[in-house]
Amino acid sequence: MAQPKKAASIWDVARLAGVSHQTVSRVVNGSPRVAAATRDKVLEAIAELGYRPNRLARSLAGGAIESVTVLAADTSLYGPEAALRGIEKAARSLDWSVQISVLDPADTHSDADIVARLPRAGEPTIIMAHDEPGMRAKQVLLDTQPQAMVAIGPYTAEELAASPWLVGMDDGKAAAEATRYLLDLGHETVHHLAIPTSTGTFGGGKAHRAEGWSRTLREAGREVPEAVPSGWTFAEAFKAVQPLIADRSVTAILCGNDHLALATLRAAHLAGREVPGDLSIVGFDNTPFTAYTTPALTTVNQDFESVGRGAFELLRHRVDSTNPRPKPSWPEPELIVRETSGPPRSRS
Amino acid sequence: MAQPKKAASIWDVARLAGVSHQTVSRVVNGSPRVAAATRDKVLEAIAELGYRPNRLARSLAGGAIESVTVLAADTSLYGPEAALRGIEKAARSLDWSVQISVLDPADTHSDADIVARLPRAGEPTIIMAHDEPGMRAKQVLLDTQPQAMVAIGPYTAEELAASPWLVGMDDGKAAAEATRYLLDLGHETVHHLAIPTSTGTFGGGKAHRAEGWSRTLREAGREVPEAVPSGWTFAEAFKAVQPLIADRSVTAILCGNDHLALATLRAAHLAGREVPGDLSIVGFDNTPFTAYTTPALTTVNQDFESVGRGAFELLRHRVDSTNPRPKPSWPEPELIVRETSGPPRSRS
DNA sequence: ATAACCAAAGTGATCGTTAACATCACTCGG
DNA sequence: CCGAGTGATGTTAACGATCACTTTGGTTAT
Repeated sequence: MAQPKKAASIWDVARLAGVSHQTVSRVVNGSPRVAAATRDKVLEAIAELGYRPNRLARSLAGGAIESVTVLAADTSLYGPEAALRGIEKAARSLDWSVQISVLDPADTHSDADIVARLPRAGEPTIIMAHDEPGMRAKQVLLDTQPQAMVAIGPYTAEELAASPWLVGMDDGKAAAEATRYLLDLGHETVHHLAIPTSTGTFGGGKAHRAEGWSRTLREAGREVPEAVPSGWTFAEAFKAVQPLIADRSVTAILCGNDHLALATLRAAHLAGREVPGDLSIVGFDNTPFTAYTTPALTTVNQDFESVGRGAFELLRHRVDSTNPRPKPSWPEPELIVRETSGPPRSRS
Repeated sequence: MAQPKKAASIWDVARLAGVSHQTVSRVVNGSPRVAAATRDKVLEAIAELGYRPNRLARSLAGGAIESVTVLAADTSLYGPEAALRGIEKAARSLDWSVQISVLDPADTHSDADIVARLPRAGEPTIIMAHDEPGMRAKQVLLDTQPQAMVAIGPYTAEELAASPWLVGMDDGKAAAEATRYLLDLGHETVHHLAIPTSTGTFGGGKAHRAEGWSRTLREAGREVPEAVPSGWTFAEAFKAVQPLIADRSVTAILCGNDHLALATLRAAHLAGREVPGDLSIVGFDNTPFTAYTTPALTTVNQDFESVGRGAFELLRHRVDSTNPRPKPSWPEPELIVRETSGPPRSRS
């Protein structure tokens, strides 16, 4: 019925069931110290009134927090989007609520500004720290309320093991694998179109994808070309990649993510360079569209949803250490070979 | 400072400033009935303690709600993602918080289950009602708490004007425009690969994209082919579109969204049909990747972020009618002609 | 001079819930 | 038959804020 009548409170239930409000609370929270008959009476009253506990009051009264705030800068990328989905699913299955707050790099955020996004001080928070605004937010929260924070981002296995507040995949290793694959195909060297966070050191983080790439080249005794820095958007990538496309000696490009790879593919096509004949392109993340481009993109699959779930579990552990600390156990990154990679055309 | 000390409350501020907690409340809420000197003392104390009002306590005490819950089934599509961003921006600028809850069609949701997602009864809610789970949630909430709900989805101008809780774009009109464009290019008729909500009537909603398409064909006196139903994923679309690709008499396909269009493009390529020579393909939504596929997709641009903003404004009006009712005033859908559309090859 | 008025600040109730403690009726061992 | 222990409830006090009153002085009108 569409009546905007006020929601029933624990007192209404208590009155109807003929018990004290505290007894209702016990029933709702599954305390064992309630007689079966009383419990039934209460449950009946709850059903009749359609009573649902008020989350706000519950946490106000010192109960569990049961709410996570996710801070993210760019939810249009597949990675953050999938991780958010993972967090939400994990959270919902435990009846936590998820708040989201988008960090707009356009706003000039003071540090206080970032903290102010949390609905309450000390609010449990997960940060998508794969880009500059995210890294910055991570740092701010790390200084302010470290115990209630978890960051998701690209880190090496050692970093992940050392930091009790990090969750992520080993991007360096994945990049190494992709680079290795291209070298094995016979490419002299591999060039790299890098996402912003990979070009420098942000918030103390290292350039993991770029690092794995250059390390592999070095280990193979190859020349390590300068990484080409790109922005996050298709347009920026398209512009940034032009020199690599124009340079006929470039036979393989490892791209920092699939958006950059698609822009590279487009640029190659417009410049008349055949893919993978003239040029091999490998992306990163296995964004859904990659399987349906023409040619279909070779890329590295990442199980972001698992990472999101892992982040949530870790957060629960950190907020309340009676919860088990999850071991980082999502699937390893996996190279998916499709149609944009192949051996270089032999120079005859 | 990494001290996990408890957050300051209004009482702590009051004690430090040497006033009552109510006076602090007045300062915080900008009441004019406070002496300048007192206000300064309080502000100083606030700054010193780093005090931030507790949202939970605030809304518990009967203050404004200042929180929206967004219900969405699929946040991986560009439309919902962009709309969510619009909502979040609008909400944050007014200091509201945004909760998100993903409707997983895999879970069998009872109606009560949907209501239970709201953190409190009567919680202001925005529903992304462009797909089946969304439509269903819309219906459930419409029956339960209509006054605190707004739905975003595809509706005709008349529907939008008639329903005080609807926000959306005129998909039918946009589809008509795209169809008209293809006919004007010289195509005999236009086929339609339809998103799930367009194939039937869901929750009382009509099949707007399909409807605009068929109406235009009818008005032009053309044969109206059966619309081909597809699922939301690339894989489903790829499979569903095969008969259209195989049929050489098909020269133009209007796709229900850009994902379907990309899958169609891929299928056409694999079948050796040239685009746009043999086949014109038009998508829907102007998802960012569409400008960078090869060939680049012709599509219909939609300003989802504005729609999201509009939904939030409308919600504010409905929750508290002293807020102005926003007029639906986002930009009209706009056809973006790129490379997948052209005149049919003349049959000589 | 006194009532009336007003701005500024304080007091106490309230929101819905949980935590801590108090109470009460039994049962049981000695 | 008494005191201790226990299981099932009730009572009271937070939690952090707002709201509706009340109090306190100082002006102003009569």
